[in-house]
Amino acid sequence: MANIYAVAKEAKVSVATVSAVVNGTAYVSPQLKARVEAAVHKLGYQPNLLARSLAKQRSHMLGMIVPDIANPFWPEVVRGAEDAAHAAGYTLVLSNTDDDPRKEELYLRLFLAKRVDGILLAKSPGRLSREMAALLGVGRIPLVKLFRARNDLPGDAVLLDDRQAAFEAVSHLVRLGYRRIGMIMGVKEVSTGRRRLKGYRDALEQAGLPFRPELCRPGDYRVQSGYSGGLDLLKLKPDAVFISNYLMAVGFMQAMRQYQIRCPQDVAIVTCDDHPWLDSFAPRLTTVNFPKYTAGAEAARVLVERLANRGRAARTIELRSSLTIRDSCGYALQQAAAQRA
Amino acid sequence: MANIYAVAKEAKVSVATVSAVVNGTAYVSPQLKARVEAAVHKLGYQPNLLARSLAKQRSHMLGMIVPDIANPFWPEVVRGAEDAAHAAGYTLVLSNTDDDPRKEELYLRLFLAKRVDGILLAKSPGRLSREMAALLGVGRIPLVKLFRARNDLPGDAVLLDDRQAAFEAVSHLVRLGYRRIGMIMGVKEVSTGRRRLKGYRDALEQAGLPFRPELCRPGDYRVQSGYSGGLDLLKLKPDAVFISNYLMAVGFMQAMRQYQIRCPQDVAIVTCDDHPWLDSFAPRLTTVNFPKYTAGAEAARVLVERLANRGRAARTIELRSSLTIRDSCGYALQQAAAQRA
DNA sequence: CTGAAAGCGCTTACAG
DNA sequence: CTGAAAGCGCTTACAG
Repeated sequence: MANIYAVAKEAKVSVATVSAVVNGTAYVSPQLKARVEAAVHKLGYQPNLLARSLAKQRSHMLGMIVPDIANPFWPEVVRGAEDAAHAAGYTLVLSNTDDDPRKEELYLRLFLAKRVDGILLAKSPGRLSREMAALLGVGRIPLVKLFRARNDLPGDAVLLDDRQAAFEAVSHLVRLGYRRIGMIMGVKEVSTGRRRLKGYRDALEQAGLPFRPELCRPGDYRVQSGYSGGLDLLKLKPDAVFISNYLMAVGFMQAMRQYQIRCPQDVAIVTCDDHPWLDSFAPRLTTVNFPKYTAGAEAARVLVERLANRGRAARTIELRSSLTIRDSCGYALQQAAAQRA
Repeated sequence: MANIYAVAKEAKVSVATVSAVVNGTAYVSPQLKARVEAAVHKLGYQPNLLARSLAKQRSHMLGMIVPDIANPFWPEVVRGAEDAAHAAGYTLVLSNTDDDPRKEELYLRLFLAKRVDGILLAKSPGRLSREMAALLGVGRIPLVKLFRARNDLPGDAVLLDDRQAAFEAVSHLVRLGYRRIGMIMGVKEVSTGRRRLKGYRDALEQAGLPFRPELCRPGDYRVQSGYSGGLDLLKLKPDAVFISNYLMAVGFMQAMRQYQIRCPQDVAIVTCDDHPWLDSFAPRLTTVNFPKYTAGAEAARVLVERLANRGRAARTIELRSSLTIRDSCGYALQQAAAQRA
């Protein structure tokens, strides 16, 4: 592929002039400009971004770390981040950690080696190794925390209103008259999981309901944990359950199916994460709807702004969720009953 | 961040020696090696991959183009590709085209400028511009076609058995006794769409059933087209429908809901794409299950092999689908009826 | 076995 | 306004 020297030769100018017209970075007389443009076109010249990055010491790449793109929570987040990144002239490089700190470490190291300009991090459980923390600090590479906040990680953050979301979900169940409300928890080692648990407890407390630890089952945001948690929890006869994400709800439904327990007639459910297809299948899930696309886009924007202005104080943005009421909470059922009465 | 010169200075050797030990590319005496390693550790040296790529003329990046990562068909494909790419020492850069040829052109150009070593392409409708075709040809940059094949695009391909998949799905419906079978088609300008339509027609023909064009509604793999197609199609009273992907099935279900038509009692459905959550919600969808993760991984592997061996003749790999029978096709219903009889 | 030096393809002060 | 040259951080023949 033609390089800048070939273009300069063809146009009979210096490479500085070619660079100036290609980047519009300095005035070039119309005649020279025309000659350069003709040469660029003739040779099909595409500036080598690798070389440019090396020279400018900016790669215009952003690294993004998520647990698993195949978990349907993440694609929209990633899409939002990608659109915003591209709009700002950045390319996004994605990695999946499966919430494994070793993979995370590996990919962070790779990002550093590739000299990404900044990082979007949905942190896996646990703290960074001292070494990685030092590397990140030394390079002064901006990092924005995505959903999963940590006090030991400095910098900007865009979060969900996890506590509030869980609080509203559970309060909704309380309002519908359920008294024995269980929970399939999120990853406890991570802020989203802890905050959702807090919301659950706060809602119970406000309703004057006791907190029963045995009704709270651990989960890891995957199908299997929702299933096994459901198998255990359902034996304890809850009348409603709040589930921390969609995939665990899927597993929980498998458990209900196995026990031949109906939703919402026997056990009501409210879930986190909304999806376009939830309206089309029964039971139609009542959910707490997080603005996923917006969150990803916002995170990328915050990172890009940070790149432009390193001095500014760190920001934390918290995005609001909204309750989408459908059938699985039993609301429609109660309405129908009221109607008949 | 420390560079190779700083390390060389610290270890009192030349940069060639540092390079040799960092890359294990030549024998270095134990003493020098130890000194270099100590210096690397002390300075926290991370080789700059940008510079390495420039020097070696290989970026170790793979570009991947998909329509939309937020369409649940793609995340698993991407995850497969990413895992395989990383395993082979490559980094994947992803772009979403929304099946818009202009975005596709834009991103391809970006990939070329970034000097990716190869491209995984789920082609948007239509042919490449002459210019892009020339660029791709000139750079001799390997490209593997993902699912969407085109004769005017040379190179390796990994495909789904679209025709066979559709054939089996529709034959299954025929076997269950349906005679007025409709279809929500995929994107016709793309091979997957055409091949699935072919499978549908072949199945009808083999069953001696007439092909009725009015029962085939266009679709674009998005929810909305399944919905509006469903609204139209259902007026024609089909007894069963084959739908080309999951998102359109979601839209189709919305249309059924609106008309208060039940599935499978009134209209049976078989769909393309399986998902982990389909077991948990009603109607439980009977689907043609494509090996998505494997397909992505396979495509990345084919591309990496091509990079290692440019001479070899182009390969086309076709992956087999399998029918997953659940409730939406009415099979269970018929079984129950037979039981009673 | 080890090092000096050229080259990868850009950008950018600095002269003129 | 334009160009010669150094620099970004690597790799890799080529001497010795």
